[in-house]
Amino acid sequence: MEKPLCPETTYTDLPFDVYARTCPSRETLEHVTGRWGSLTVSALREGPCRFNELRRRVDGVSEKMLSQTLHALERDGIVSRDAQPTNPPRVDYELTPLGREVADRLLSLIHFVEGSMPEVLAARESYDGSRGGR
Amino acid sequence: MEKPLCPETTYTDLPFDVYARTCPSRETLEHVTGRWGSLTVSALREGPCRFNELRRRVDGVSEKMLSQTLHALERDGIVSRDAQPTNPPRVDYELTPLGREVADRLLSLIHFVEGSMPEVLAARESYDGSRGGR
DNA sequence: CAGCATCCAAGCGGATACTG
DNA sequence: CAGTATCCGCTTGGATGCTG
Repeated sequence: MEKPLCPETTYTDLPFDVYARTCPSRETLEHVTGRWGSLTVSALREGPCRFNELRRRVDGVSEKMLSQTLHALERDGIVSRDAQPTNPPRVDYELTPLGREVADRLLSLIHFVEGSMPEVLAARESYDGSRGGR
Repeated sequence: MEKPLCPETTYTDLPFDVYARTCPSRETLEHVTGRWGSLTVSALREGPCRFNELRRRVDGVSEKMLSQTLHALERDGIVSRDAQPTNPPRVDYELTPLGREVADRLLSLIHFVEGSMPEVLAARESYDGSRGGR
């Protein structure tokens, strides 16, 4: 590792172009791995889904966050949006081919972590135990 | 997908046991994919590393955040800590076998996203272009 | 149904100062 | 060197109300 890893700038006030020259992939990575991003991408890996159905699949997400998450993912080319101008409106979201590849790698990580929970929980007990009440 | 995906509780005030029954892997996943977690795990995939060296490798991380991140990862059994009681103190951090497996899957995702940046950037231009200045 | 706009509490995360 | 403790601004993200 020659050059240091770099952080993203979601919380900084760097102009976007400065940031983009620095570490452009961080932002997309965060959209995907973020709190709601990972759940949304996972849910969409099951197939296309409408907005409110997605809200139900991604338990606990607020309208605002789901909307925000979907916009970010759509902008990054991970998710595509198909809006029918009917009444009532119907909008379907689905993963793009790129999104599907991202989802597969993400799910591989998620499933591995889920499968490792017994080890993780054991590690936690050991960690917490070896220092009384911390 | 039968049961809905569930969110974690880093930002909520649920008692831990309530959360644990709900979706225990979320927390660990966030430690790994989080802002500094992913960079820290990536850096450690290169080999063992001391605290301040890690700070340099993970560019932009504050002492507080690195410390916090390492504690969380250590508690989850992703990272191991080896402290020599010398003077000056020397502490080496390294990935556990579990951590290495997690890191490989995480890096697979990261590298894929990085390699896809041209497509992502193109998608962004297209998205931004199709709606004037947004 | 599918969203946007606004308000506001909570806690993330940086800066600083201090310890062993 | 390897951290911990404290302060505090700013972002995150939930709740509410409104639109087409």
